[in-house]
Amino acid sequence: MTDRLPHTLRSDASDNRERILDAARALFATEGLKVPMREIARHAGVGPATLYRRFPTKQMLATEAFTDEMHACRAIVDEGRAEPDPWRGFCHVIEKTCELHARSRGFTEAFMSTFPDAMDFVAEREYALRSIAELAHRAKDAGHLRPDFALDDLVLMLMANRGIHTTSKAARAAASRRFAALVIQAFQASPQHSPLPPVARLAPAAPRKTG
Amino acid sequence: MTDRLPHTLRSDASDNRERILDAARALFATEGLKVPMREIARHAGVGPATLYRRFPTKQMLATEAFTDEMHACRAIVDEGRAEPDPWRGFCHVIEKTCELHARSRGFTEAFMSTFPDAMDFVAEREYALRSIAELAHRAKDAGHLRPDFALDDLVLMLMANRGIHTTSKAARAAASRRFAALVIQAFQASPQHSPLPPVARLAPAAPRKTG
DNA sequence: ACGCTAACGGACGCCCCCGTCCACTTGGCT
DNA sequence: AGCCAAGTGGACGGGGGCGTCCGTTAGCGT
Repeated sequence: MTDRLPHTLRSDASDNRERILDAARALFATEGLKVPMREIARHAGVGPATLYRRFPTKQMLATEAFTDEMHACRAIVDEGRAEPDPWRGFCHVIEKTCELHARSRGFTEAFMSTFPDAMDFVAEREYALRSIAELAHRAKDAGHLRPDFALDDLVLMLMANRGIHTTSKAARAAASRRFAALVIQAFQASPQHSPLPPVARLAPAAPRKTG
Repeated sequence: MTDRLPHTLRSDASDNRERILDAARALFATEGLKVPMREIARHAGVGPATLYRRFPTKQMLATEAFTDEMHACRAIVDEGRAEPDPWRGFCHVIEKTCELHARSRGFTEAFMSTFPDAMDFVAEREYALRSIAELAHRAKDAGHLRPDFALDDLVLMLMANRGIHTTSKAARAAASRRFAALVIQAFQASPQHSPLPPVARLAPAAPRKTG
C-alpha cells in the first residue's frame, strides 16, 4: 500500500524542483522578475507544465527562490542592532543592504513589492524598517546620524539603489558600494549641512498601517 | 499643378502630428518608453498607420517628443557654468537635473540610452557631462566639492534618481528634491568624511537585448 | 465646383507569452 | 518483474503588441 505522504515528492520531481529554483534564482538575478516563466523552464530543462505544477504563480516561485536573501536581510538588520555603536550599526545595515540588493535585481523588485499583490516580503520589509527605526533613533541620540533623517529616506535610498544598472555584475557591485558610501556621507550628522527639503512620503505598495 | 513642397504637411496631418506628440509626451512621462505605440495612437485619436507614417520608429518619436527637455537640460548646465560660485553652480545642476528627470520617466530612460541604438541624446549627454566636469574641477579647486568626486558619481546619481518611483507625480517630485539635497550633502567637501570605495566605471549606454 | 492625391484608419498576419489539458513515461513499492 | 499513480512535456487556444497593406476620406489648388 502507498503510505506515501502527499507532500513528499518523488526523487525525479524534487530534483526538477531544485533545478527550477536554481534557474529561477539565476534568471531573476540578472533579468529581474519580468523574465518569462517559460524561459525559466527552458533554462531548467523542464516543460512549462512541470514548472506550473510546482509553482502555480510567479510569486510562489519568487518567494521560494529568495528565501536565502530574506534570511540575509534579517541577519543584516539584526547584526546592525547588535552593534554597540548605533552609528556603526546603521552604516553596516546600509552597506550590506546595498550589497545584497546589488546582487539580485529580482530580489529588489520583490522586496519593494513591484509584485501585484502583497506577499511574504511585506512582513520582512516591515520588520526591517521597524528595526532600523529603532537603530536610527539611537544613532541620532548619539549625535552621529543627522537629526532630520527620516525613515522614508532609507526607502528612498533603496529605490535609488535599484536604479543602478550596469553591464557586468562586478560593476554593479562596485557602483552600489560607492553609492552606499555616499549615502552614509549624506546621512552623517555634520555642523555644515543645511536643512533638507520636506520628507517625501513613500508608499512602496505597502498596506496602510494607519486607517 | 502641385507646387506643394514634399516636406509640407497638410493641415489635418500636421494637426494629427501635434496630437501624437502631445499624447507621446504624456504617456512617456507617466509610463516610460515601453508604452506601446498603439496606446499612443489611441490616446491621440489616430490610427496606428498614421502614427507609423509620421514616426517610423519609437526613437524618432521620442527624439521629437523630448526636444523641450533636451533644451532644458542644456540650459541647466549652461546656467550652472555661468554661476560665479562653482559650488553653487554645481548644486544648481544637480537640483535642476533631478527635478527635470523626475518630471518624465521616459526622458530619463531616453537620456540614459535605455534605447537600443545611439540617438541624439548621446551627444547632449556628452556635452552635459563635459560641461559639468569643468564645473566640478572649479568647485574642487574652491574647496567646496570633495576632492575624490568623480564624474561617474554623477552618472551614478542620475541612475539612482531614475530608480525613484512613486504613486503620484507630486510625491515623485518631492522625493527627487530631497534626494538631490542628500546627494549634494554627500558631495560637499567636509573634514570628517572618510575615503570612498573605488569609483565604479559606468557605461551609461546600457543596451537592452530583449524587450 | 471639381479632381487629384496626401492622408487616414480598420484590418491583416506574424510572433511571443500565458496557463491548461492530456497521452505517455517512470520511479517506487510489492 | 509488474503494477500504477505521480510525474512529465508537447501541444493548444487565447490575448496582445508589432509593422504593413489597402480601400476610403477629405484637404487644397484650380
